[in-house]
Amino acid sequence: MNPQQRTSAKRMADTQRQRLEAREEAILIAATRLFGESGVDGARMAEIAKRAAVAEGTVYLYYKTKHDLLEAVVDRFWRELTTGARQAITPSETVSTQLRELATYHLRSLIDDFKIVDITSRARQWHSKPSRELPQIREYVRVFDDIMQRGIQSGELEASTPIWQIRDVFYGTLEHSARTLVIRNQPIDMGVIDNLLDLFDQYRVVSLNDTDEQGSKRAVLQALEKIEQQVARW
Amino acid sequence: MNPQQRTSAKRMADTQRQRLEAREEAILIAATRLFGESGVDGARMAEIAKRAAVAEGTVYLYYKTKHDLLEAVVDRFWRELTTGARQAITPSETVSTQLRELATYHLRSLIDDFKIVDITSRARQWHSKPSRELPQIREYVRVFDDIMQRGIQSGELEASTPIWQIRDVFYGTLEHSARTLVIRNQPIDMGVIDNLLDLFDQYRVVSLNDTDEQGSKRAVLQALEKIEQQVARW
Amino acid sequence: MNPQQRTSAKRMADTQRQRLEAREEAILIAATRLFGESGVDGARMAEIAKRAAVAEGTVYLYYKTKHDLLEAVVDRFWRELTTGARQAITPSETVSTQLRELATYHLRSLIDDFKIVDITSRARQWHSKPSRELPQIREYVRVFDDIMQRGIQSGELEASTPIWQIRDVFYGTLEHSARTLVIRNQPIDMGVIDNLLDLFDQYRVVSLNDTDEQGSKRAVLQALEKIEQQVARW
Amino acid sequence: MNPQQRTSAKRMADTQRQRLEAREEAILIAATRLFGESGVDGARMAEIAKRAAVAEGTVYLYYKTKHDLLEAVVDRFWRELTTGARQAITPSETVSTQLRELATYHLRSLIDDFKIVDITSRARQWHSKPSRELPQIREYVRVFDDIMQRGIQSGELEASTPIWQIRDVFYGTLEHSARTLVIRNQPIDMGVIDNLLDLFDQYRVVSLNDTDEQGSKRAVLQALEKIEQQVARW
DNA sequence: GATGAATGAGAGTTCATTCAT
DNA sequence: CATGAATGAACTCTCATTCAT
Repeated sequence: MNPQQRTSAKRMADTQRQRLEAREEAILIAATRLFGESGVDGARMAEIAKRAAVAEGTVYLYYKTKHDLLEAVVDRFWRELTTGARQAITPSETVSTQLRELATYHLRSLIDDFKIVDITSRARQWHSKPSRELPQIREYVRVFDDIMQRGIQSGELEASTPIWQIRDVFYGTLEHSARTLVIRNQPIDMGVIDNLLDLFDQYRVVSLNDTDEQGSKRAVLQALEKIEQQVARW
Repeated sequence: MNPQQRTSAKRMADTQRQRLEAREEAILIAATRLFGESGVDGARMAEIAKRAAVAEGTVYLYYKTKHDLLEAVVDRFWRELTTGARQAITPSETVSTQLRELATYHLRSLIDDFKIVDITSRARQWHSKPSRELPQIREYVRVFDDIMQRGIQSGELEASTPIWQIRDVFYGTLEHSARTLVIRNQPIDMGVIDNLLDLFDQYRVVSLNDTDEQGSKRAVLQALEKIEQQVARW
Repeated sequence: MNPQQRTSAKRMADTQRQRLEAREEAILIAATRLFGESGVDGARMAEIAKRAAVAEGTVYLYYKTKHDLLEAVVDRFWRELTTGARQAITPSETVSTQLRELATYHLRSLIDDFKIVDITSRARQWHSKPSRELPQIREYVRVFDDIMQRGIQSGELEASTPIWQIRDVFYGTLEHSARTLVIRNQPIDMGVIDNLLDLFDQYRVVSLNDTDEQGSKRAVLQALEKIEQQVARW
Repeated sequence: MNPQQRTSAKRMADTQRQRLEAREEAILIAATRLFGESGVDGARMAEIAKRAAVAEGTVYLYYKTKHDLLEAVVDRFWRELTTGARQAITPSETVSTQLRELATYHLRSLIDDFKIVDITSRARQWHSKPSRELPQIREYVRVFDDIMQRGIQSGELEASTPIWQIRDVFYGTLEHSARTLVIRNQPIDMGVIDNLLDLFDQYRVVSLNDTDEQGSKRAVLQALEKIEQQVARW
C-alpha cells in the first residue's frame, strides 16, 4: 500500500468516524428534544429514531438501552452547560459581575430546556434504585464554587462566606424562577438576577482599591442612611 | 317510614359515606406512596389497588383514569401542605419567626416527600400538553405572601420589599436544599434556614417597639461595626 | 345469606372455576399443537392465544412467561402419557402381554405427537443452562419398571434381569421407530413391537403354570431345534 | 505469460482456495459448536462469525441463510460420523465385534455431541414444512446395514434376520442411552453395549469355523442349561 | 357498589440479512 | 472478497382500562 492509498484510506476512516459521530449526535439531540417534550416514559424509541433519521435498531447500536440513552442525554446536557458557563464568565471581572454572567447564562439555559431538570431527576432514579449524585452536576456547580473561592482569595469576599449554602440559594432561586417563568410563559426577567445578587452583597468586603469603588462607597452610604432612619425611630 | 327507621337509614348512610371516604383516602395514600417510590409511570394501578386493599376495578370507581388519580394526589398533597403550613406558623410572632416556622415546616415536608415535587411537574404536563399552573400551589405560596404582607402592614418590613422575587428565593432555596440533603442522604440541617433568613434581614425595618428589640439593636451594632472596619481600610 | 343463596353462589364459583380451568386447558392444548407444528421458538404467543380463542394478555395470566408455558405443556404431556399408559396395561396379564400393551400405547402416542420429544429436550435446556432430568419423565418410565419388577416378583422373569438397561432398549427403540415411521409418513407397524418383544424373551422364565404354557413349550422346542441345526454344522 | 508467472499464479490461487476452505471450515465448526451450546434459534449469526474470526457479512458469502448454514452443519456432522464409523470398524472381524466397534464409536460420538441429534430434527423441519429424511443419515445407517448384510452373506447371521428392525433397536437404544448418560452427567458405560449385543445373539448362527468358537460353544451350552432348568420345572 | 379476569394496543428490544465502502 | 454499520420486521411481555358477574 503506497502513501497515497494510506492517506486516502485514512481520510476515509476519518469520514467514517465523522459520520458515526454525527449520527450519535443526531440521536442524542433527537432524544433530548423528545424527552423534553414527552417525558422519558412518554418518549418512544421509534419516534427518537425517526427524528434522528435512522432506523429503530440503529439507536441500539449506540445505546444499549433506553436508560443508557437517557444517561447520555443528561450527561451531555450538563457537560455542555458546564462548558458554556465557563465561557460565559469573565474571570478578570469582580465576583458580582461573574455571578451576574453565570446567573444570566443559567437562567437562560434553564428557560430554554428547563424540562431537563425533571429528566435529570428521572435519570438519577431508575426502577426504585436509590438516588445518586451525578458527577456531571458536581462538575457544573463547581463553576459557581470557583468564582466564590477566587473572590475569597482576592479579598473581595469575606473568608467566612458559607459558599455551599449560598450555592443552594443561587441555583435554587434560579431554577425556581425559571420554572415560574416557563409555566407562566413569561420572557426572561433580569430583575430576578438583580434581586438575587443584592442578597449576596452582605458578603462583599468593601474596598477602595477594587474596581467597584463607587459601588462600595454607595453601599456604605446606603447602610448608614438606613441606620439613621431606624435610629430616628428610637 | 317511622323516625326510627329514618334515623337508622341515615346512620347507615353516614356509615356508608364514611366507608366510601375511607376507601378514597386509602387509595389516595397508596397512590401517593407508590408514585413517590416508583414514579408516576413506574407505579402500576394494580399495585396501588393492592396497597389500598381494594380490587383493581374499584380504583376506577373513584378516579376515571390514572391521570385523574395523579391530579387528585397532587391536589391533596398541596392542600394538606397548605393546611399544615398555616397551622405551623404563629401569626402573632415576628415575620422572621414566622418565616423560620414556615421554612422549617416546608423543608421537613419536602425531605419526607420530596419526590412529590417531580411528580407535580409530571402532573402539570400530560401527553405533550403545555404546562399550566396548579391552583393548589398558588394557594400554598400564598402562605408565604400573607406573612410578608402582614409584615409590611405592621411596618416590620419595608414597603418596597419585592415579595414575589423573595418568594422564589425562599422556596427555590428550600427545594434545592431538600434535594441536596435527600440525595446525599443527610439529615435535616437548620443551618440552611439560618442562612436563608439572614439574607432577608436587609428587608427588615429595625424597630424598638417590636418584640425582637434586642435583635434589632444587635443588627444595628453589627452593621455599624462592619462599616467601621471597612472605613478603616480607606 | 340463606342456604339457597349460598348454594347459588357456590355453584357460580364452581362455574367460574370450571371456566378458568377450561381456558387454561384450551391454552395448553393450543400451545402443545403449535409447539409441535412450529417448534418452540417458531411458535408465536399471539398465535397460541388466537387458537385458544383468548387475548394475548390472557395467556400471561395463566403462564408468566413463554418458558413457563413450555414447561406446563411438557409436564401435561408426560403426565397424561403416564395416566394413559397405566390405563392401557392389564396388571393381571403376563409381562409379555403388558409390555406389548405398553409398547403399543407408547408407539401410538409418539406417532401422534412425536415432536413433543424434541420439545421436551428444549424444555430441559433454556438459555444455556445445564440439562436436567424432568420428574414427569421419571414417573413415566416407572410404568415400565413396575411391569418388570412385578414380573420378577411373580417369578415370570429372571431376577438378574437388568431392568434399567432393557428400559433404554425398550423406549429407545420405540422412539427411534416412531421417528422413522413419522418421517417416512408410514402407518404404525406392529412388527416393530413383535421384534422388540422377541428380544426380551431370553429374560423369560419358562413355566408350565403360567397362562402362556403353549408359548413356553414352543420357545423351548424352537431353541432346541436351533441348537440341533447349529450342532449339525459341526 | 511465462511458466514462472503461471506457477506463481497457480500457487497463489491454491493458497487462495485453501484460505477460502479454511474459512468455510472455521465457520462450520463455530456454527456446530454454537448450535450445540445454544440451540439453533439461540445461536446468533454474529456470535458464529465472531468465533470463526470473520465479519458478520462474510458468513453470508458462504451460506445464503442461517438455514443453509444449519443444513451444512448437519450434513458435515453426519458425513464425518459416517467416515469415522467406517474407519472404526474392522470388516474382517465377526459381526459381533464389528457391531461392538460401531456401537462404541456411535455412543462416544453421541455423548460428545448429542445435541446434534436434536439439531438434526430441527434441520428436518423449517417453517412448518413437512419433515423429510436426510440423505446423509441414510448413508450413515448404511454402515450398520452393511455389517449385517456381510454377516448374512458370510453365514454368520441367519438369513431371516430383520435388519431394518434391528437397526432401530441398535440406534434407538444407543441414542436413548447417550441421552440418559448426558443428562445424568455420567461417563460412558460399556455395559449398555454389552447388554445390547447380547440381545442380538439370537440372530447369530453358531459355527465351529468362526474365530469365536469358544463363545459359540459356550452359547450352546448356556442355552441347553437354561432349557434343562426350565424342563426340570415341568 | 365491588370485583378481578380479560383485553389488546403498544412498548422496548433483538437479530437475520443487506449493502455501501 | 471482506467488512460491519445499518436496517426494520417481528418478537415477548406489560398494564391501563373494561365489563360480566
